[in-house]
Amino acid sequence: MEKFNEKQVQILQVAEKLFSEKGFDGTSIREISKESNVNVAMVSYYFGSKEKLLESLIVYRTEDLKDSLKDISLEDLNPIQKIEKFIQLYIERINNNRNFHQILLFEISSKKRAMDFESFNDIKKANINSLKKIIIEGQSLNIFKKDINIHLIIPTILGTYFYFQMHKSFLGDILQLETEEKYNKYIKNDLTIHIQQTIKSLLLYEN
Amino acid sequence: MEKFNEKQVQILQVAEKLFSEKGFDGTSIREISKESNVNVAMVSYYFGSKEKLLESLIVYRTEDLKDSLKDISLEDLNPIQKIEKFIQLYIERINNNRNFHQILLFEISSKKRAMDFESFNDIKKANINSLKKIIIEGQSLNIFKKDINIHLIIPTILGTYFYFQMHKSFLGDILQLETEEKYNKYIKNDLTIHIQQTIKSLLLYEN
DNA sequence: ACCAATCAAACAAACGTTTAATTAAAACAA
DNA sequence: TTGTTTTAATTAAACGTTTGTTTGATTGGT
Repeated sequence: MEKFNEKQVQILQVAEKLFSEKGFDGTSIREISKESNVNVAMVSYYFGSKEKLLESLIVYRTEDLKDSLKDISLEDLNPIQKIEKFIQLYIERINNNRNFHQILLFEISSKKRAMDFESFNDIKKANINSLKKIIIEGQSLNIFKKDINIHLIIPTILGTYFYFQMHKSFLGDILQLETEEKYNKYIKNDLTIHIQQTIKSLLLYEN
Repeated sequence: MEKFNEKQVQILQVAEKLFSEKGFDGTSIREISKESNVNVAMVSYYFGSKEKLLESLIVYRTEDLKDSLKDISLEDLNPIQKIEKFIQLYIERINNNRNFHQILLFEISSKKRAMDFESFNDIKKANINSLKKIIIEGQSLNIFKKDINIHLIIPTILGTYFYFQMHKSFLGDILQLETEEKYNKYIKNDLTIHIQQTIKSLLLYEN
């Protein structure tokens, strides 16, 4: 589905970067147009308004994420392996779209604009269901504990990730992650393992 | 020790509320002055500029938080109880200043303004040290695991809390927390217990 | 009479958006 | 192919608001 042309995508990508760095209200259309080498009027011409540009960005990025996490529950893995894979894929995917999710996080908790996150909530609910299936399977095999509040599992998984991202400079400092590369490697390895370990500890009877 | 008079505090409190709801750039001085029943010029008169108002807010709130978490490591509790208390106090304190911490979270991860978070990083480091002491004690008693990355414990504790806060409407919906009171009770009880349980599972050999 | 507090008004700058003119591209007719 | 017409893309300039801030006059307590 090719909804946005080349120039539109160019604008959307620059807008995404600037919105994530400075916030929606902290970014001007003139900044966006300048950095994407386009006349100021083009944003209104293509998207109608600044707010509709943000809506278009959400549509644009939601297209990518629509196919929810591949249903791991059907794969030939034991529940522990499924949990590990679920977390790894989930973190990886959000990390690949970190700028967009940073914007979303702000907009979701903001009272400034009333945006529509319906399609996004659907994706989230699908992911919760995917996780729920895995946990129920593990419980029926007497591997996982019975008294699990599944709705607090995902806040722990994603919360740990987002907190880490948002305190990049502080944590990168005390963990001595001098380069961008080292930082990303840390997320892919150490942080992901930490989150997997945390959730497994919480679910398993013993470890 | 900077002192703020009655009117200044009034402005600071309104600013805090609005900044947390709409962001710094999404809030105008006229909104602040209107809601705090003072003339527009008073903000510049008292604080110098909008940005200095934010700096004053940080100073004002940091005064409260300066005395870091009461050193739990000295109390007559076993390491498990100390961890539980540490988490409970930490969450409680941040929850009591949730609006301010919401602002901080955005400013820390923003490239818009270069603010000074030195005094804040000091508080964070003091809290990390407090936690470190407890963990080391638990390890020396062979209750806690040895391979713990302490710098990822706090991201899990606070990340879970912040994620929960920022997805208030989504989670409040599926958890059926219709009123503000139910929501706050859930944080004080269920969420705090979940985080305690999570960290204990991670630290303990068995549970 | 002094000084801080308060106010309406004015200020320039920046904002999102629109206009109207121009250029480039595509479609069409010969 | 040609030249002509239509449509889309691009531009500089201007628009009306809102922004943060300053001014200068006025108040009110000491």
